[in-house]
Amino acid sequence: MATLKEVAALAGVTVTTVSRMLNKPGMVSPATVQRIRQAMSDLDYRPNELARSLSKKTSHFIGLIVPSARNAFFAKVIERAERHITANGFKLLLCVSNHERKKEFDYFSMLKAHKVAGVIIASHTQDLAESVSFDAPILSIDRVISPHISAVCSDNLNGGRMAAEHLIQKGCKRIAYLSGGVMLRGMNASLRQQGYEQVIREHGMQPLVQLNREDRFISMKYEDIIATFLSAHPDIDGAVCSNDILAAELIRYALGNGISVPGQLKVVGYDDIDLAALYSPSITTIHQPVNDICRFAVESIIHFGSRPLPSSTVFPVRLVERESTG
Amino acid sequence: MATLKEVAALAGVTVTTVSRMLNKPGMVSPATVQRIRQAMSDLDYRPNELARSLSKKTSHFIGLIVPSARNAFFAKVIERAERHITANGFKLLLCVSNHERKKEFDYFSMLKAHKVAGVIIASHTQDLAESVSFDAPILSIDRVISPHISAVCSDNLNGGRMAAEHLIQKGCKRIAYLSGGVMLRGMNASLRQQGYEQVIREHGMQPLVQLNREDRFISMKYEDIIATFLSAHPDIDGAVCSNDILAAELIRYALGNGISVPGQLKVVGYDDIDLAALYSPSITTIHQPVNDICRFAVESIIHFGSRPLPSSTVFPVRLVERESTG
DNA sequence: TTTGTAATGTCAACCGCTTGACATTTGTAA
DNA sequence: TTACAAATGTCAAGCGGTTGACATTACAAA
Repeated sequence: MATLKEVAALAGVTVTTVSRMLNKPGMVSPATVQRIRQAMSDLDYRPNELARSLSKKTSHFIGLIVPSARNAFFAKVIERAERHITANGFKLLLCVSNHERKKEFDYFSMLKAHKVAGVIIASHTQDLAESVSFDAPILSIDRVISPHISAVCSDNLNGGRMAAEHLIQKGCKRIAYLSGGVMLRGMNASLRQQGYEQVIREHGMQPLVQLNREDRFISMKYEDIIATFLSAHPDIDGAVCSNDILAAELIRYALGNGISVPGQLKVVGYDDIDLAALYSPSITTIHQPVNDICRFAVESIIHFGSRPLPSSTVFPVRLVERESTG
Repeated sequence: MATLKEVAALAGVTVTTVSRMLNKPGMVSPATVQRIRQAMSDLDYRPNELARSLSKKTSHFIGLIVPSARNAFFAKVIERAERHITANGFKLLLCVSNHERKKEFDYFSMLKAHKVAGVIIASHTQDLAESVSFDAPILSIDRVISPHISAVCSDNLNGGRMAAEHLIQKGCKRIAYLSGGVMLRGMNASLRQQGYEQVIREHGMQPLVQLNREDRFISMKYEDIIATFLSAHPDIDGAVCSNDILAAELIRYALGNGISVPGQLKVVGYDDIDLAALYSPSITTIHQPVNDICRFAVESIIHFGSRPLPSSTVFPVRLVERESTG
């Protein structure tokens, strides 16, 4: 591959001029720019990004750490983050932590070694913040992991409220809250639960909560818990689930056991992943503004330095009504 | 961040020695290695990967180009690829092309500028091969895009055959094939169709195929096509779908229109994405060996140079029987 | 003509690490 | 002792671009 030097030689200018054209817009005359452009295309030149980054001491990489790439919610996060990263001329370095703390640390170290412009973390390690020194900005999405790390989330409290209110409005008398994993979602998902509890209490009812120790991202893992829970509480006619997969599992279990949905049991999911619309019956859910969250996180990193990082940013959610609460 | 030089100074050796320790295992005495290790950890040192790659003229990046990150099949590809890439000390540079040819080209150019060790492409541009010059290996997964590009696929012909055979064995008399997009899957998905047709003909039946111009990755997009097709062919009692989402849509439509599944209509999907097990009824499908494919692709890149690249590699598929054909 | 300014050129150091060539030191086997 | 090998050191160029400091050139305005 051609180098800057060769381009300069072919265009009859010096490397300095070529470099200036690349880095200081407006400093080089249009005529010269034209000549250099020609030389570049003749040689099929692309600046070596490694050299460039080395020299500038910062790359155009943005690291994204997610616990899973396969889970639909995070897949959406990846999709959106990639879109905004690329749209701004940056590149995505994807890291899948699988919830392993060690992996998260290793990824951080790796990202540091690559002089990334910033990192977006959608994984959960609480103590990461304290132990990692990083000159680049770190953004946490969907959960608050440290007072020192800027968080960008959706309005979980309200999401929980909306879900519960919707079920009440639909006539449910006994509404449960099923969570797919307290540990994982950390402080934020518990806000959803709080929202649910607030509303239930405001209507003079008793909250009924079933928490699972850890999130089981992939399908078919909640079945046993659901079975136990439903048989212990046969009077439930409404359920708020902390994610859509859990909701789907619940519906699946109900249908398989002679409980009609939404007839006897109405279900609200959370996240609004593609599955929610596709399921039969389609699932009413709380739509997370993944796109807004990702755009904000990416742009915060890109404009870091000229703009301060807010310690936390919250985007609104909305309820999408579908068949499961019809 | 500390540099090699500082580490060397602290350890009382020269940069050459430190570099040797890093790059030529066994060349430095254990005692010295120990001293250097100590210095490194004292300084919290991590070699600057950019400098390293620049010097070596190759990075440890592997580019992965997928059309979508959100589609469950590709999400699985991403997950598996990432796993094998990281397990080997490489890093994933994720590129989402959204089926846009220009983006694919741009990504290639970008990857080249980063001196990636290789690229795995799960996207479809046929002419990419001819127009891109690349010194690093390129692996195409799940489709053959050029005789010059090594392809690693699953046994699509057999997959199509197995699906059709399964339905016949279950007693279906009129079996259709629904495809989610000819263009996209290219030569390989049409192999699935061929497999289906072979089996149908071998049993003295007539193939009935419904193709869609383009893949609609995200849910809820096939509905109109399905409606038209099913009402034009009310006698269908079995369907082979070219992907699980299409299968889910079909089931959803059938259930919503008084057609029982699997009672009146048996459905086989393709890919075995998580959704297949989660759906109600769960979906019988052809399991794609995504893990094997990804592992092979990644290792081919990593060992490129010492091992030749096969022009094509095919892994077997298997049928996973679930409720939709019960 | 003088002067100012925009456009380039010249030179060279620097980013942090790698590596080849060759010299030196030290321990060990002959 | 001698000699060889292993372990390090020394030196310096190179990877490809960036950038600051200054010098030069050319053209336009005063």
